[in-house]
Amino acid sequence: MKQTGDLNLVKKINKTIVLHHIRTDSPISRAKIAEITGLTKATVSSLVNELIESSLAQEIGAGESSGGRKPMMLLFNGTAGYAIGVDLGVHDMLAVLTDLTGKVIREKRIQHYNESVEQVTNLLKETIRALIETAPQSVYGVIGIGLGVPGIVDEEGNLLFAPNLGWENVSLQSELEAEFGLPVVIDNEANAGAVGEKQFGAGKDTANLIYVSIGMGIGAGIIIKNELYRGATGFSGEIGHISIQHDGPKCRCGSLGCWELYASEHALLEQAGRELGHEVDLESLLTKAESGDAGVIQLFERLGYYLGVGVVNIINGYNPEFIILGGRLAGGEKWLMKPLLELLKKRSLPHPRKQLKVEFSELGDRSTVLGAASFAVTKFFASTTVSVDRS
Amino acid sequence: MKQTGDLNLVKKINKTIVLHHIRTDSPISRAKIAEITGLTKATVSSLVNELIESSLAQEIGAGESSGGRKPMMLLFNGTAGYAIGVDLGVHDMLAVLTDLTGKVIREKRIQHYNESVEQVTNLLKETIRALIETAPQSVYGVIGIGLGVPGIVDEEGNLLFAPNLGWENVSLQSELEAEFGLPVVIDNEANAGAVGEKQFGAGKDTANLIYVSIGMGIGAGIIIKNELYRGATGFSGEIGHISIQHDGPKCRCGSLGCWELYASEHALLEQAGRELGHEVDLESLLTKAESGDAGVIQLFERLGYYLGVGVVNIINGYNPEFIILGGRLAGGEKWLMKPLLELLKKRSLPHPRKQLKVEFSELGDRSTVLGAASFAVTKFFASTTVSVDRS
DNA sequence: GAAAGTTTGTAAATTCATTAAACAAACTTA
DNA sequence: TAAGTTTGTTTAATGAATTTACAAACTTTC
Repeated sequence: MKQTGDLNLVKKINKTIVLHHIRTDSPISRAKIAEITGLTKATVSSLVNELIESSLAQEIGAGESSGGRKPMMLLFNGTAGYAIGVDLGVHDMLAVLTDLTGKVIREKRIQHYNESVEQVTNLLKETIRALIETAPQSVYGVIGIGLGVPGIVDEEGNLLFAPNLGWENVSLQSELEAEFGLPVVIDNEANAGAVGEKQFGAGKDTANLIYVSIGMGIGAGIIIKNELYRGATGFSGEIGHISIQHDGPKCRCGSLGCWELYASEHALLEQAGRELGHEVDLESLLTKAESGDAGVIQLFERLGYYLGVGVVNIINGYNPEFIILGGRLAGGEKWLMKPLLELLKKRSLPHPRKQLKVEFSELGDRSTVLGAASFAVTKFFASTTVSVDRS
Repeated sequence: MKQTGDLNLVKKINKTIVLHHIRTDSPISRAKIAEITGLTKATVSSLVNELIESSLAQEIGAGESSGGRKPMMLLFNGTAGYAIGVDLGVHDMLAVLTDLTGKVIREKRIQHYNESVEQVTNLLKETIRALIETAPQSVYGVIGIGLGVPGIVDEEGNLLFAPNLGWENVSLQSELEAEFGLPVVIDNEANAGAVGEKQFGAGKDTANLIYVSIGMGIGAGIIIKNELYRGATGFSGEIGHISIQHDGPKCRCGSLGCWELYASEHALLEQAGRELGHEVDLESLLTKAESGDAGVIQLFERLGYYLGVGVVNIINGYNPEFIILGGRLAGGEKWLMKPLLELLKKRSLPHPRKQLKVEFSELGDRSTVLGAASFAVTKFFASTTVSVDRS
């Protein structure tokens, strides 16, 4: 109920709609946009010309005629600007430079040993600066920076709590904005991953999906009606701390029997270590399973079971159409999927389950970084063409 | 991305905003509305006059001057029309006639023995008809019917599945619309309850709340940013079937260890029956606890513990500001609340917990019926002044 | 190959809700 | 009583969309 309506709003709405179609349905003609949207040809023409003026759209020549004058086809100009996306991990960071369509232009992977907040943020700044410097010449230049982090972020972009990094109350957004003079968006890595999958991955055609990020812990990004749902106060999706055993072992969050104690990468490694009598890493477990080690395969299958237990809870609680499982554990898909699907079949309610798909990510470890870059692009368009949020 | 912008949209937006302020901040003057909204006095004046024309607002005389001409105070005209709300329970129904502000004009409580779908719907129709006939004369008459039902409802108002009623695939909405020629809205009783609490109960000032309805089963209505969240396909909130013990007893939903097996009214009665050696009802248990029966009190405390387990899951998964516990179990608040709060304190994550409140409903068994009536009112306004939904 | 019909995109005139500016009425304060 | 304030209306201007008309560029048909 904040935003009132005026002519400016109308124009922004329509311009956003027109741009949206040029971005997603291209190549497309003015006439076709008019037909799809219900706007008149005159209106579309005027808005398209403004978009061309501002370099966001371009004409690429005549298309096929269907019995009359040939249409002039329009394309979104993805190279009018560039965005930075970063996936800040516990021991590494993945950073990309993308164009406005999300196409990766350059990519950097850096290891770090998580020495101190200052050292890591310095490394982060260096990485970002290096990418900015490689950006091609363009109308708008680098338009912003998006960041996915393994922790809880508030609406002002402060990283409130990142247990696995050991960080607390870091004003990352304002620090980066001051450093680069660019708009910065920061969000939880699972949220960024969900957006990445929605925009570029298996979730492209789904309005409601949940991305479950399985790493040291378990997090989830929830997309409802094509929009990221952030919960009440901006930090939601701590789904790893839903208890699946009310009197189970104690979790560092204070609760007992949390899902991530059973179904995370960390849980797998710990269990494997106990059974094998020595420390192991995920890669060696995958190799062993591949070579037919029955004990290790059983470990994966057990993990698949526990993954399923939590996924059933998600289904019953959130009722999504599509669940995408991401994180490095995706490598064990072969052994995880069967027990997981069996459990779902047995345990989830019939009605919500009907149209549900469960898959492992096809973007691999890039969902988060792509989602992060897409945050920056979205913010850029919001500031120029803007669809105003109403409630 | 469906709705395009035009002058009509602008007017609808602004008219809705103006009406909103007249509904919530009344008595209020035109000048004050202009000041709050940022609209010009001319615009507000014009819109207010149209609202008066259509009987939704009225002038009630001059207010206090603050150093100039006295303002003409405006009031929402709650008696321009009336709405019907019904809470269809398993063995009873509660139906009300309210005015457009939600004030209850008349109320009917009917027992039924759930004989057959036809018999119960006939009783439902009779009850509604009786209430419609008692509606006072008004400009718009009875503007619609809202219904809360103990089951899963799709977007077309079909009751897909109501285990405790034993109903399946009943086209209630179309049947009632045909019968009365009025708009009908049907939703899950927990969703209706959540809206009721949000509009008229303890949740009035909270944008994000969850209403947990504890009855034979457990359901939840989720309100995010002042709007009901219905999940992907329209039926969410089956939160009673989130498992709190992955290898627990089998639930009729197919899963194991569902929350409602531990924390529902049904669970309490069953447990009590086992321990006491004979069947009991909730009233007698409350009486016994009141008179100091240690065994029964312990039963309630144990239930409080299990309620807490599920509430922690809700907190970690949805991150609401306010959790309202409703249903007949509210009578045991005295013994339930302490173990519940203790558990929350121990087990929920520090960040989400910060600004959280947990309370029992103050509307008692009326949250659902009031929410249902409010559905009808909302639909009425959506069809006349309409704030257009965009995505 | 000419005539007829289609499709695309632009141009001109019209519509209409908002804004801005001016103002009259009603009231308080000095 | 005069000066200043506040309220709410009136009038003119703004600007984005629509409607209608039309020219240009095609395809189809005879």
